Amino acid sequence: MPALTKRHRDKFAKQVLTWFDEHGRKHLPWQQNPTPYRVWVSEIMLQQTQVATAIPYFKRFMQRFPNLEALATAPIDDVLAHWSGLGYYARARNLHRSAVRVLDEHNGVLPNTLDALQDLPGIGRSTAGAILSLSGGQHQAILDGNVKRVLARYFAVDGWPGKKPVLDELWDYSEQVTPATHTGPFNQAMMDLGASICSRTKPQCSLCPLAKQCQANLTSAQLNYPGKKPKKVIPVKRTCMLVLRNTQNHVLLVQRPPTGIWGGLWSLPELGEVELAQWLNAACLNAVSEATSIAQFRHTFSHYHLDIDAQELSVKAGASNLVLETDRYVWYNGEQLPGGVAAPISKILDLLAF
DNA sequence: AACACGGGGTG
DNA sequence: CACCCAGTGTT
Repeated sequence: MPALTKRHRDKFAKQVLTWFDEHGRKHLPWQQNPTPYRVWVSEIMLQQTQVATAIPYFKRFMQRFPNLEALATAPIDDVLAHWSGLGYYARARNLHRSAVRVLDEHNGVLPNTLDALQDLPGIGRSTAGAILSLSGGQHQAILDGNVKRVLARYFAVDGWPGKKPVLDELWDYSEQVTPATHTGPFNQAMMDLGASICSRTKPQCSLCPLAKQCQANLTSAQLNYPGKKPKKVIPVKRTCMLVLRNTQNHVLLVQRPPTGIWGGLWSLPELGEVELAQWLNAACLNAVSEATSIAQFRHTFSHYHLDIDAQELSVKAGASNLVLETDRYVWYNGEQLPGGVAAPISKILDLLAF
């Protein structure tokens, strides 16, 4: 892998830092009082989420869980409730698990080494580097999607970063250009640059401090970098979700298993392979109205489409209680949700009157 | 409808 | 290591 001269590395950092002084973002919520805990939570939220989306979530999260101990001692349902709508709920479960471990194993203080941080679930190399550099100014490189794009273009790194050799090369460049001083602002600047100027489809190279040395810009090949992920056709699945109303007009919610899709979140009961009548019978419920379809829409995951048909009907409890574990079921009154809900469920619940 | 995003888990 | 998994917003 090419080694850059010290002069080149210094120039790169200086150009980025000068740009940051004038144009970088310095008023994001987690940049005010950037403690390791706050930076950690923000980095996890930002892992698959744009800054604008994450901001209101971050504010609510910090109100409810102002420090690591508050997070570690909170029930997971509470944490998931504050994550509802953000997606990738494993992030919230890992955040909570990590907080418990830090309280347990590190006296409630986040470790300040790359290795110890990476040992915690949900924290990889880039997130660990971000926490240490943004909160404490440690000399640590990062490589999130924005930085990957900037570096892949600047150095004309071919290939999809999902491939190990490509990723290794990008990490090597990131380490080379990351300065030992002002590391936090530099890393923030690289992310800002990638998010704003060096955007995926409409890079504004005329505004970029690195344009004159950027290999992609110099050859007008910006859109060739970074290399694209090989695409696959994804299957379509379908499901029927039930909006079951009891005599008080409350709606039955069920809690999903802790892992897999929407793990630990509250959802509507789904008709699997069985008929409605059979399903109701198994749950000891009697239909007292016809089922009416109240919504049909497609929800897309990374690996399949889910066509959802929501059917509403009124029911009366039969002789015995629900056959399934009672604490995984709740009749929802339209006010306080029992925990987290995924976006499509929230969408259906929003249609209902209570 | 296609695409992007960081990390965990599995074989 | 290579591959699959996971949710939502943007384009």
